[in-house]
Amino acid sequence: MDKNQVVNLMEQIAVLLALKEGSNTFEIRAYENAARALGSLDGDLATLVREGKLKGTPGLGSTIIKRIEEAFTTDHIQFYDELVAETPQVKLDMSRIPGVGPKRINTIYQQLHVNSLAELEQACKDDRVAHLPGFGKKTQDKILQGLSFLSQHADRYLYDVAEAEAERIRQALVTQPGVVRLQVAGSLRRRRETVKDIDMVLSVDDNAGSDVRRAIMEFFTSQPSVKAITGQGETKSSVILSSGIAMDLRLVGDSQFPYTLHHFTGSREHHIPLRRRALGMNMTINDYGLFKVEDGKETLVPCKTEADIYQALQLDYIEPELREDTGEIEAAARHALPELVKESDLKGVLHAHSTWSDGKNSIREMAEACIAHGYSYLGLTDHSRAAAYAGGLNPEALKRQGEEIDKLNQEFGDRFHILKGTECDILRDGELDFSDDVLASLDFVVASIHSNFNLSQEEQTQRMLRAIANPYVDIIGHSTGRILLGRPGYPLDMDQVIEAAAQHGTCIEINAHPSRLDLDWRYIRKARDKGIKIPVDPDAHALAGIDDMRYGIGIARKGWLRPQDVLNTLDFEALMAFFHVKRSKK
DNA sequence: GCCGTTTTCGGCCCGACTGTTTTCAGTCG
Repeated sequence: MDKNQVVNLMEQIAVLLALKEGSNTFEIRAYENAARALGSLDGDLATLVREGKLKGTPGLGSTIIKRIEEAFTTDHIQFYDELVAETPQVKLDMSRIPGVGPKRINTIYQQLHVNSLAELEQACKDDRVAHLPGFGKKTQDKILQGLSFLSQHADRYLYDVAEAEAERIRQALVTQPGVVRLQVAGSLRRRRETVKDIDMVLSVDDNAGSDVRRAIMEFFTSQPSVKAITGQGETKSSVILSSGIAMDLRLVGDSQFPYTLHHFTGSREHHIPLRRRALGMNMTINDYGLFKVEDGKETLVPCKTEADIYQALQLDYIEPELREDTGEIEAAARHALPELVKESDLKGVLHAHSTWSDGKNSIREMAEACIAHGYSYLGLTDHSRAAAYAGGLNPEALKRQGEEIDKLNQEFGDRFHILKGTECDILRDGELDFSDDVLASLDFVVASIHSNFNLSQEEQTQRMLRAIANPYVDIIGHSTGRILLGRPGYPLDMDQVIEAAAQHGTCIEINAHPSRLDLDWRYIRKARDKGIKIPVDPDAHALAGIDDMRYGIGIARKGWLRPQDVLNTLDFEALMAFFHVKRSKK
């Protein structure tokens, strides 16, 4: 069993414990903490166990270390198996209903003996749920609503979908009289690849009256994209938007804005150690303020911005993307946070398609769109012949494409450069779809897996390692092949992949398509720390695809990347030199 | 279940909202 599988088991144990009657909430938290602590340790599980690295890691005590070692040696955790055996599936299903937590799940299960969500729905319709202790008509209706919502939507949304919805609402709200500050918060602000809901924080003048606040909330809940109102008050309103995403708007006086924004930006995992730090400095944080505690009395520490809050805690400002409790607080205390890459640092585009394969636009159109975006080069990478479904090119077609590129380059002169490239299929055995001499005729090569997703992890990893070791492969495309909310990636030992890429000087891209965002940000920092250059690539199949670069930048920032870590922040000459150096090592 | 430069026991981040009650439990972020 590898580390990720154990991390997964720890998370599962936390969920199962929460559904067990009479379990200790702090025990649940202990397993959640352990999952994150283990996940952020470097190295594979065998090494960690062998070298005794687990002991002394904060969050891993003697019991949990025993369980991790048990998983390593016997390939299962008996405690987990027992929990699974005693937890009815319907309890797990119910935990996905909004507003229904462990306590209510247990009440429903004990008293109504339902065995499926369908039976729960029937119980609601029979008016049996409303008569349970602590329940009522409204709770029952809410459960019914939740069940219907669950059946219609997966419970998460892609970043770009949520961002577009949020932006529409933001632009409307910002025009309203009385609005002082307005900002997206939550996981959307932290640029998570998928989000569950949208949080927004709005401030009005501290002296603004009830009428102003009510008018803003009224305006919000009457927006055309609001499909249903699930709550409306002067400080908080909740709605369901037309796409199905839930959205909360919080309204505060402007002096409270930074504290509230910070609170609702999260993450919960970031806040826990931050609050512990505050307590250690005789301060306490909540969504209304940062308070100095002296002789049992609380005095507000005045902050105009989030940066002031961090400063009061003797920390450098922590960008929202980094607030995931992966070491950002310690780094902020040491003044060691990275200066994060920005979209404006990007000099060019490195993975794009044209009508030569499955793109919608010609090379010229793609190039001109890049120029319009302010980029100075385009690395064109149409598919190779094995990708027949995508109109992949054979060596002959690739040569003719090169001639067209030569002509365009002559026309553009120094103003813009098109690189000859390919997105070459990695075949089943790890061999590339083009021979070395064909690859050598190109400026650079992206290699990707597009077939045989169902190999074993061992086979898939070996296949990838072989491609990484090919001296003509400059960049691995969408390395895990995942489609967010669509399909998981093929099984791959990413630690080995990163190790090999570092050894061979092969880049691993961040595929910026909002359905991919692959490499995952959780691995990016590891890759960076091994010295791997990471291009942010749009994998554009049409002009509009070039805009996706900004999603990739969001993920790059989440992965702690600085401008110098991102390959396509290099200018054209430096980029060509980089590719040249790699090949000359052959 | 984890943790400790006051502690090896008794804490563990904190407050709002909702719906249920009539002072509070459950859920959420």
